Amino acid sequence: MTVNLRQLAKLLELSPTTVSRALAGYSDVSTKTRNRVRVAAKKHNYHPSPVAQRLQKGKTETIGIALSPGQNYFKDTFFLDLLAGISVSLSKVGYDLTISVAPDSEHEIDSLRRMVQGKRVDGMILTLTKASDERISYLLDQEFPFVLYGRTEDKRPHAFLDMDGELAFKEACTYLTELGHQRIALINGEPEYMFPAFCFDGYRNGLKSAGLAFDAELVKEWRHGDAELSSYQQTLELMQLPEPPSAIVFQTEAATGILQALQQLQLKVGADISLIGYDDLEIAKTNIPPLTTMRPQASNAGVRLVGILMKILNGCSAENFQEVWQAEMVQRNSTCRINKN
Amino acid sequence: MTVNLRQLAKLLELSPTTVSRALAGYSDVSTKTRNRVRVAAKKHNYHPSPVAQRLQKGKTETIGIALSPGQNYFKDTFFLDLLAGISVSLSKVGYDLTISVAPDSEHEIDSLRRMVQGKRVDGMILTLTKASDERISYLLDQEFPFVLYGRTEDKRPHAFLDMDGELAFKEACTYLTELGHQRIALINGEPEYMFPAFCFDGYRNGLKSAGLAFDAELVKEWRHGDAELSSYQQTLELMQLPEPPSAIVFQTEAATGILQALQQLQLKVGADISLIGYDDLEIAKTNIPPLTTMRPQASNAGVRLVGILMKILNGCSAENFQEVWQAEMVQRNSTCRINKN
DNA sequence: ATTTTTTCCCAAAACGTTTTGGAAAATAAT
DNA sequence: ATTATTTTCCAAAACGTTTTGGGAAAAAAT
Repeated sequence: MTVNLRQLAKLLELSPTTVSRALAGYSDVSTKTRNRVRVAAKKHNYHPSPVAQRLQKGKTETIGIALSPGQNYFKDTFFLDLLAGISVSLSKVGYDLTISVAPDSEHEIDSLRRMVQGKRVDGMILTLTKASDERISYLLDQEFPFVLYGRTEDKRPHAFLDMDGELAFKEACTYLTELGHQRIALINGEPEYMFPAFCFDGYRNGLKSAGLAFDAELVKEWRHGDAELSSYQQTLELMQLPEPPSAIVFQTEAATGILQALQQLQLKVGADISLIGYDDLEIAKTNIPPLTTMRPQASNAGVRLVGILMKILNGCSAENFQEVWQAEMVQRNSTCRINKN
Repeated sequence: MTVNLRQLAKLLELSPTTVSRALAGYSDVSTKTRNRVRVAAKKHNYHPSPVAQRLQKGKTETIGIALSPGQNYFKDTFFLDLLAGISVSLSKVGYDLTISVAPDSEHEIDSLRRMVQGKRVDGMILTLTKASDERISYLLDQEFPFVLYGRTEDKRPHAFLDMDGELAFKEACTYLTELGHQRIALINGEPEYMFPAFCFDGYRNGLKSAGLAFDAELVKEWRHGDAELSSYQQTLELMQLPEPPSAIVFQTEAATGILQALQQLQLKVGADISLIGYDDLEIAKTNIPPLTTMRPQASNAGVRLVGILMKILNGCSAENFQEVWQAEMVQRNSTCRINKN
């Protein structure tokens, strides 16, 4: 059924070379035959075999993402918006996206290795980066093209795009202090990951520049993949302190747990307690009251990641692409001036 | 750096043929040289190029999933568990998974065509099937191997694995009637999709076999991608009826909206109103009170889908694989005997 | 009427495997 | 010592492209 180059060439009484070059638009084939070839190609529904092209060109026109299911990547709808941005913009440049989910985090590096040394992909996108991340050092060692969504401590030149978590949490704290809040709690992710570490810094700086003392009692950390339950318990603990917080900042991922704890304690969000989440997930928009959040541009980021990776694959050097984007604050009804009793 | 077959053969002073066959474990190479080859392959870190293998074998050892972002696939954590099951079990058999997200649902068929006629994948997995689904008729026309997660109305032989939504909703209704409920509402997905249609049937049959009349007022449908907001409004509408329901059955995807509406109305879940959701999503477990649900086995289903597809790729005929799995009821605290006033 | 240039086309090699169809060498049977 | 059989290996073809390095014909310049 499907016709290949040789067969098409025979039909046209031309050489495969000429047909190939005609379709590729080279100028050394006359416009007349070029058109003839194009018409015939369309008529016979000819499409060059991607596999054969890959072998010949030495490029797979495929990029990869390696995931670990234990990390609950998929519960984070931000990541999924990101994935949509990546996939759509990849298909626009004719690339495929292959995703590999490692059975567990120990095998994460194996599945990366499989992609890289099997030359199954031309480049990789990595997310959920750690401060010290063996995947990143592996890719750097191999000089394999990649771009990070997030940052890492490895100082060798590499490309990344990250949100400014530090600034976001600083701004959130500043905003809250301007509303009069003095006791602001942080419910954070694991500091092993890069992003929560930045969030913590921002939180601390925000308090500091408002002249507030740092109180370790007001900082909680949940473990990855356990945001919901931990944050529920941690919120209860926070509110049982002798001097409970009047505001909480957190990653919106953990919102459900926090909201449930507050509900159980009969505390009114946006009145008794103020909340600011990072990531403008669905729940933030639909919760009653809707939550004030810091909003990153997820699918834009996906598009940009692909843009960066394409440039790197075209020979641009990776250290030219190190971008930190700002999240914008979306003010809704979960924040209010402090209620002086 | 990376050594290829020819180079490895030269190092061993053997022909590429022999090296290839040694590595593949053929018996027409002596155990002695087979071992010699294996040692050398390990030593020089030789891995056959997947691309070259694909060209030669005519198989890509890749399977594909085509998605449409507008459909909010990714908000459904069930689908994501499914994806994890698929990916992990695919990697066990050495296959890659490529996912393509179409820019919108009009282009869904294009991205499918791209995979199929480009021979980018050996088989496809389709989800979110419609009663009349052009993707499915395309694949059947092309005689391209695929397996559905879900069902469709096309009668031509094909493989599918689906959950028995009809039975699940029937059981849910039966259970509720046994608890004394007489007014049971259904908040459903769009009946254009196959699954909600089955759910509706089950709901209707469940009422019927309990001797309850069907009341169209008690059935609501939200649009795909809008579960949260619609179900919120629809719950409010339901409860404002002259005779409001004492129980609601629904897809857990819509739980957030329903719960918020009930909370706003100051109705106690598990006391004033009973809820049963289909899909045991995170929210069902962590909500207070935790929700009674019908639980399908997501990642098992993913594993099985891959198993089925592999058999089809090995020549088994697709009509042998038509499976409908039961969901199990998980009783928690969102259901109670009806409160007679 | 030559020579030079331009236009248009193509044969062959290459990408890295696997499979096919023997052939040589070693072993067994006569 | 032959012949038959088994063991072990390999050359060549094939998978479907693109690129390289010309070469013949046509057009332009002399």
